[in-house]
Amino acid sequence: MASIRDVAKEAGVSLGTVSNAINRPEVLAPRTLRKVQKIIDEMGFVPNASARNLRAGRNRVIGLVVPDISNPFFTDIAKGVNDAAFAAKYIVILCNTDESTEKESQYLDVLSGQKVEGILITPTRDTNRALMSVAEKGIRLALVDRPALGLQACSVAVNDSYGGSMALLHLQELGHRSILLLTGREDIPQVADRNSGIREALKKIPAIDRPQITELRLDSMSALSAYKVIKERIDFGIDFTGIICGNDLIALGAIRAFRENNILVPEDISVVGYDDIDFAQSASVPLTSISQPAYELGYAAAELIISECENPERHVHQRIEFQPRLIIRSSTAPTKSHRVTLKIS
Amino acid sequence: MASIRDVAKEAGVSLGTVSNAINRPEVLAPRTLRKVQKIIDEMGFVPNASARNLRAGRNRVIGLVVPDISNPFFTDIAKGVNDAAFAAKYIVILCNTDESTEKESQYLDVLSGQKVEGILITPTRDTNRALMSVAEKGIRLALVDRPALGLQACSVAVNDSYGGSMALLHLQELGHRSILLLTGREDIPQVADRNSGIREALKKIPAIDRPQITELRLDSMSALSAYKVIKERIDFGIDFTGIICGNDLIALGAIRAFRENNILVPEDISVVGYDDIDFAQSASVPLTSISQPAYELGYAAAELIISECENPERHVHQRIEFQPRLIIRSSTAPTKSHRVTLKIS
DNA sequence: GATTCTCCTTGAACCGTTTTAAGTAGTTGG
DNA sequence: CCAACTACTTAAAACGGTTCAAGGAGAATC
Repeated sequence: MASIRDVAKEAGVSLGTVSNAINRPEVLAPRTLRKVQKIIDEMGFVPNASARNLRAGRNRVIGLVVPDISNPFFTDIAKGVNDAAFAAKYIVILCNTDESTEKESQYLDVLSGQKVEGILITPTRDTNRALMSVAEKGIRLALVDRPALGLQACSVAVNDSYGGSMALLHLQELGHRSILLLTGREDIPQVADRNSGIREALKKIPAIDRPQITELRLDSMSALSAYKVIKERIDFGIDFTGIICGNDLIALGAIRAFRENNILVPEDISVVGYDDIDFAQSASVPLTSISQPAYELGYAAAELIISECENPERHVHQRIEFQPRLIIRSSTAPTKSHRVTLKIS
Repeated sequence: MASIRDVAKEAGVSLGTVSNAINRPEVLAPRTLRKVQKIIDEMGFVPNASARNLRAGRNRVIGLVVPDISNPFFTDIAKGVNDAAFAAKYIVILCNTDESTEKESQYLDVLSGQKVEGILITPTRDTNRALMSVAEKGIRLALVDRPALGLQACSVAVNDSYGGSMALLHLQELGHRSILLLTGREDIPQVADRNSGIREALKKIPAIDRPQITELRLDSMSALSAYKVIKERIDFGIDFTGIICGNDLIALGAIRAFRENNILVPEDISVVGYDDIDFAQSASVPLTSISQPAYELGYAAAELIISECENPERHVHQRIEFQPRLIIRSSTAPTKSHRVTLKIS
């Protein structure tokens, strides 16, 4: 593959001149510039990014680390990131951690080896030593869907606590008094925040109208995992009239399990999702959900980190917070006497 | 940030020894190795991938170019690619082209500048000069969801022609005689192949039972685009009892438009999707669809290109073909007298 | 004690760029 | 005709690793 030397030889100029033709065309005599560009085109020369990066210490690469790219919420984030990056001539290395802290750490190491200019991450857990060490190494970081707790970093988040409280109040107003929280592990930051929002909202409700909350944690925030858990536990134990799910996939999985057991949503049980993914509206029971602007989240985060890369000295870390919205569809309804019984260990 | 020289100085060895500690630990005396590794850990040293790549000519990076990452079909492919890459210690640069040939070309240029070891691509159109020129530059290529026509490359594909014919025969057997093909642009290879499969299947059907086919092309293979087109054209023109869609998103968008106009699926019109994305089963009307093993497609493609990277001389290009399957759910049913009328220009 | 081996370690070249100081024409002014 | 500019162009030094020929220190052999 052609190098800058080959081009220089072919064009009869020095290697520095070719470099100038590429990076600072204005310093060259128009004739020289034309001549060099012609040869570049003819030879199909593309500068070697590694060499360039090595020398210049910049590479216009950012890393994106997400827990589950199959989840449309993160897909939309990824799309926003990609679009913002493309507009600024950056490229994105996609890292999917499958909600595993170990994979997350490994990817962080790889990214720091790649000397990416910045990392966009939705951490799986609140604390991750690898993340800290990346921050210490001085790699620019931006947190997506998460405020930057204690880290020197920008963050783009959605008010999870408010989102949780909206979901709860919605069901409470519909008359639900026994509600299941079907979420992920408590050490997932978003889960913890929404739960605390729910608890705070609970406190403000007069005791007599206050719903009973039970929590059930899934290992993985996927449709399949929710489906299995509901299937296993249906028909035993405590009664519920409403469920608040950690995300829409969980809601979809739960609804599928209910349907297979002839439990009707929302007649027998109301279900609230989270994220308002595109499919929420096309679902068998169009989902009531808490909408988060995923694409915008990703786009904003990428813009933030890119602006930091372009202008490190003038940059000040900022925290952007979006507000979630409650989207009411058909999966929630006023409660009736029907209750769904699940076995809770 | 620490370099290999800093580590060498700190450990009191030469720079070559540190390099050996990283890349060929077996040549070092155990004591030296331990000493160096200790310093490496202490300093949090991570080798600079650019420098390494520049010298070694390898970087364990592959590019993935897809038309629409929001489409779960491609998300699943991306996940398969990522998993295979991670297992082989490769990383993936994600490029989303929004079905634009121009973006595709730009990304291909960027990737060749990055000197990625291989590119996995689902080309948006059949011919793309940029793709040809990448191939000429000797960058390893693998085609995903597409056979390698004329290109020196591996390919992983699904038998689209067979998929198309299955969709057609399914509707034909249900008694449908007036069918709409709601697809993307004809220059999208998959679209063309499925159409040709449909035409071949048609020929084999006795004239008396042969359905009438009308084709309607969408600019973009998205739910929104399908929704809009159906909304616009509903109630005018030709009658249909069945629709074969270019993918599940299109099917979902169409169904939504129908529902808003009180047209029932499958009672008034049968709809066949394509891809069998996860949501197809949870959709308002669970979708009959042609299932493609997207994750496996991506995984296989990545394995193929990685094996080529690891063993260029022993590699022979291969073509893997998966077979699609017809998944029958509730969006198709035997035809009745009802017909849906759409205006076709 | 000298010689040969073995096992490690070292030094230097090189990968393909960017960058900057220095060099070379050609032009202008005195 | 020389000096002082101006406008380009060039040569060489990085950047941070990998690799390999060559060197050095013990151990084993005679």
